[in-house]
Amino acid sequence: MKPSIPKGTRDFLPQQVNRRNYIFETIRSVFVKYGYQAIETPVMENLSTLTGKYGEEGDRLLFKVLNNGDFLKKANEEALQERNSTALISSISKRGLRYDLTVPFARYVVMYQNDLSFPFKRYQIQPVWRADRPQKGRYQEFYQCDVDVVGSDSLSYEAELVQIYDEVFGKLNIKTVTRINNRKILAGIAEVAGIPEQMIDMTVAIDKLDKVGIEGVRKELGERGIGEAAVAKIEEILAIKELADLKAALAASETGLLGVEEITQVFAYLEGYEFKNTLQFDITLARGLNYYTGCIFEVNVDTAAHPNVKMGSIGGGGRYADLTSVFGMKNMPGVGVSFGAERVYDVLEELDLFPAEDAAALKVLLIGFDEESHRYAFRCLNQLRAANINADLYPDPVKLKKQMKYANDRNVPYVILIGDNEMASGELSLKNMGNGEQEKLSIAKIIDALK
RNA sequence: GUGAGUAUAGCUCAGUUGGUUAGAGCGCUGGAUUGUGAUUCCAGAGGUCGCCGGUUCAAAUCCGGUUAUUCACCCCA
Repeated sequence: MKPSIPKGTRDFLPQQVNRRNYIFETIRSVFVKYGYQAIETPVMENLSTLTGKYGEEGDRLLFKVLNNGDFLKKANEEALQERNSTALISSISKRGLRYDLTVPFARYVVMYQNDLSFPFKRYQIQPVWRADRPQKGRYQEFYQCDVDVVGSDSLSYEAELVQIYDEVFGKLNIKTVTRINNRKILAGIAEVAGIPEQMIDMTVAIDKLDKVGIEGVRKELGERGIGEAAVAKIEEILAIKELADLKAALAASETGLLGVEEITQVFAYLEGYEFKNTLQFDITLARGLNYYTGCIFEVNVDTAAHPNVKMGSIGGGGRYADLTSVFGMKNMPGVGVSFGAERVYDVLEELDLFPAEDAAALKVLLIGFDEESHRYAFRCLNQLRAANINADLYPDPVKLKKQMKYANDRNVPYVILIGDNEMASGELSLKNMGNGEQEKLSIAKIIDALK
């Protein structure tokens, strides 16, 4: 059979794993520094935990796990006869693959509320699955790196998360622009434009501003049933750049003013912080997820510094006033952000910013010429490993050329060649694969040299 | 869910208006070189041209269907 993997999934070569670990480690180290703790949740959740949390579109993209056993026996007869998949699902599937890390986290907080101290600061780096059509930079299996704090509505956390973004991308040497907005400001705009019920439609439309331009947004607003007068008002407010001007424009909306105040406070916390990257207020930032209620964030590669990089957002997040109430726990505000590790990988590759392969790789390969020297080499191997040197032995004393080629393919910096002469004298041939130089040294001296 | 492209050797791809035995580069195996890799030279192995059907004297090539995959839209990281 022809080997293959499911669509939207990927295998990783050793070098790719090293590079992905570099990204994860960089992110993790910053999370830990800011006082966040790791948690993990299962790849499968009960389907009831997941359904209805991501909207109609999200339900469609959920991977469902078929029940074990004779699942059709217990299937809903009516739905089965009518070939109604949607109605059938609950009777043949009770589990699904997690779609993101936030909803499982909400469930987790409710289940372990008595064991957690609030504010609870957690990070989580695990894969999630979506049955989306794959395309460039989008997969059906991908990692999310989430960092959230629940149990406090302090705006100092918004400021802290902005700093985490700044620090991580600073360490990765990617120049970024973090944009910040506030859902309350967007609600205020909808109020002032006289369409408070259509705020979601409005935000979905204006979220596309940088992609389709003001013309496209105007069109989409119209298509979503928003009247001309309201569209004109929305456009007028979107043109505002300064918070002070916005305050005046939203004077009629209590919610809108609150949003402006929140943003102002976040900036106040950040006064004096030395940014490595750019932070800017962007009134057009909307973000699709409906559960955000306060500040929202999105990070993009700074196209001024990296003009050739074409990539969507590489991070995003925001505040939610109430995520756990669907699981029966009220008054649990939170705020969190996520890093798009897969996209960060593509950006680092595009910019050639991955560090050189680290010393964790194989340091020396031993080569024996015949059966006897192969056994001798095996004993030398043990000494090297005992001295904590990453060492390996070619498994058979085959033709030297073949063994050398393997060493070359493995990118080993040194090889040790062992034949009759070496065994007689105890002086092994240590060859530097970089410059081809070779010298005879005792195993003790080799260990000193390679340490 | 909607639309477009692609499918030929292990990998990346050529393949003319349809015409004898389908090619290249890389990789692999052996040799030049029986104690030395990455460079060079020589030789060799390796293909049901995604699958099914149709048109034709003749199909990798044209047509229909199907599967896989890529890209874009919707949505999203």
